Amino acid sequence: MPKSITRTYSRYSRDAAALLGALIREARNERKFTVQELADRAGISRGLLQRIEKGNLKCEIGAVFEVATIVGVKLFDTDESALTKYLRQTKEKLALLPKSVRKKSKAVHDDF
Amino acid sequence: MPKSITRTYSRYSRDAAALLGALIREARNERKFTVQELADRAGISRGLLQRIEKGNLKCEIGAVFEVATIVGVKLFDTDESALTKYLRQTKEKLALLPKSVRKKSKAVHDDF
DNA sequence: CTCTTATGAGCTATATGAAGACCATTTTTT
DNA sequence: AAAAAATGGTCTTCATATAGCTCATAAGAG
Repeated sequence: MPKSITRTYSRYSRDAAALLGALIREARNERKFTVQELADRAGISRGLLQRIEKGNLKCEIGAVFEVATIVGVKLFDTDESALTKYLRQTKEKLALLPKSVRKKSKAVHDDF
Repeated sequence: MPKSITRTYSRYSRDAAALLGALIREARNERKFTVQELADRAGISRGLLQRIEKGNLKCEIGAVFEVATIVGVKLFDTDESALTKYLRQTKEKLALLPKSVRKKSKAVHDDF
């Protein structure tokens, strides 16, 4: 990323990532996987998995989701079929909405 | 990412990211935010937000969580207090577990 | 219709996330 | 006790995700 961006994260985001990491670690221990084994299964490095388990926010979401999936940590509290179904519904719903958000151009002042 | 890693993602991971992106877009439209506005609030670029909404798996999880938080998409279907509470419990639980996973050294072969 | 603006896609430069080493510590096995 | 394995750091190298533009299209407002 150019221009050296220093990101700030909300407490909620940090907690969510920390929780997800803790759940992954818990599930990994329950399944008797070592860090190395799980990393291998997920196709990532050991170091990355350790960062994920610590709740590091600067990891790619695909790696995190993949690890979570392997050890059985459910995202969205739904199983796969329900997830797919809900995904389709959501996309259909979006297709019906206006394609772009348009601000009331003049003097509506819904900022109060 | 050195050595040109080509990651493969499970269907569940792809669906989860796609759903999260769709939920974000839906919430953004409901709150009448333009892509640019939400990106500015989250401190990310417009292009990154567009990729997040499309469910791109190669975004950093911090950016995705931050955007989700801003528009009110709840991760883990719990509110902030419940999240924090559960996080503490999970960490306490982990502290009680063995610090390392140890394979039965000989011929257990629970790999199947 | 015209005008305005949001969106989507493509491009480049660069900051940085990830891999793959290494080593120290901790934990479990023998 | 020793040995072996898992974990958790640090460091360097490098592929790439990101920011920050463009431009084209789409779509709402007047």
